Amino acid sequence: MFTELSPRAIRLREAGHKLTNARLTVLKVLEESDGHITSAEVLEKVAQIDSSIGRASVFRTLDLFTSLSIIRPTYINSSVTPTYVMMPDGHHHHIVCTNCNRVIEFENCGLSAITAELEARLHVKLTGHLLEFYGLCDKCI
Amino acid sequence: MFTELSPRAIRLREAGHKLTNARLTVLKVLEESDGHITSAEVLEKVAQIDSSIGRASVFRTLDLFTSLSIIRPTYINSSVTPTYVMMPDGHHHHIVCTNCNRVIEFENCGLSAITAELEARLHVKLTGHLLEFYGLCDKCI
DNA sequence: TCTGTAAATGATACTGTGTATCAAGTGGAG
DNA sequence: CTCCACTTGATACACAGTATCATTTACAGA
Repeated sequence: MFTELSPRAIRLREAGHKLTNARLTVLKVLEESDGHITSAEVLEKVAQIDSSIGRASVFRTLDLFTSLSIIRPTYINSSVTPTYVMMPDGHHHHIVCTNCNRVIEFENCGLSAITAELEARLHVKLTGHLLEFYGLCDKCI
Repeated sequence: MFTELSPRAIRLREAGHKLTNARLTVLKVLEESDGHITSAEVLEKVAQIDSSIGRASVFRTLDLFTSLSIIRPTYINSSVTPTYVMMPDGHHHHIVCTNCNRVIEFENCGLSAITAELEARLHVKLTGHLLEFYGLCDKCI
């Protein structure tokens, strides 16, 4: 049913997880999103593709992807419902306007040096990071 | 009832918000926490100090503090219930172990250069940031 | 290709976090 | 001291996310 596997699907299998229809569908929805998507939106789009996939499996899959650093839940505006961001190459960076909640993405975080320093000093193995800046966007300044 | 005002309380008043008993109590609980606290823990500790403070006010206050960048909600382990981190001087950094969910804090993020660069290039005004690393801690490696 | 089995699923009912509402209360400017 | 917009507490509610478990399925090994 899925003719080709995305690199993330292969990564999933190599981590010892089965490539089920539910997981591949959630992955497809995430990859086709703009990179910022709520669980409600994932549920809705998954149901459009295959209504037989249950709620629980979608949430289980989001948790699994989070533990694999494929996505990361974060807060954009309200206290409820996280927004999931894709972590291409294990990292993600954006600016959140604290007035209008607009999200501005950017590249080049320049964190590779500090990553290496932390790994050496704290004896940890870092696989990804999320960097969020807060402030006022150009329209709210 | 509160003999002295913390710098954050003064910041709150200067932003045009009233210094009510509910807000000062939530602030006190947050400042006495280790910097990582869930909404359930805030509710519990607030109730211990003053059981007349309502649930809704606690959540309203957490939202208010978030909009002021005094705290920032983030997800440590599950999809439910964010953990609130204090943002001293407007920033916070930690490492989350994706296996055991332990949180390791560290200083010196070295982000002042990129902050200035982003402000100049994108015409934004940045007031704070949250940097999360994900990976395996020394015990799970 | 077939089979066995542990992993994963879908359905359902449930838990509990966070919210809407609104009458009553209060901080703080003047 | 007074006034009033802001804030509160109580209550009932909505609904996101979870526990449970019988059923199904991916895929390793034969």
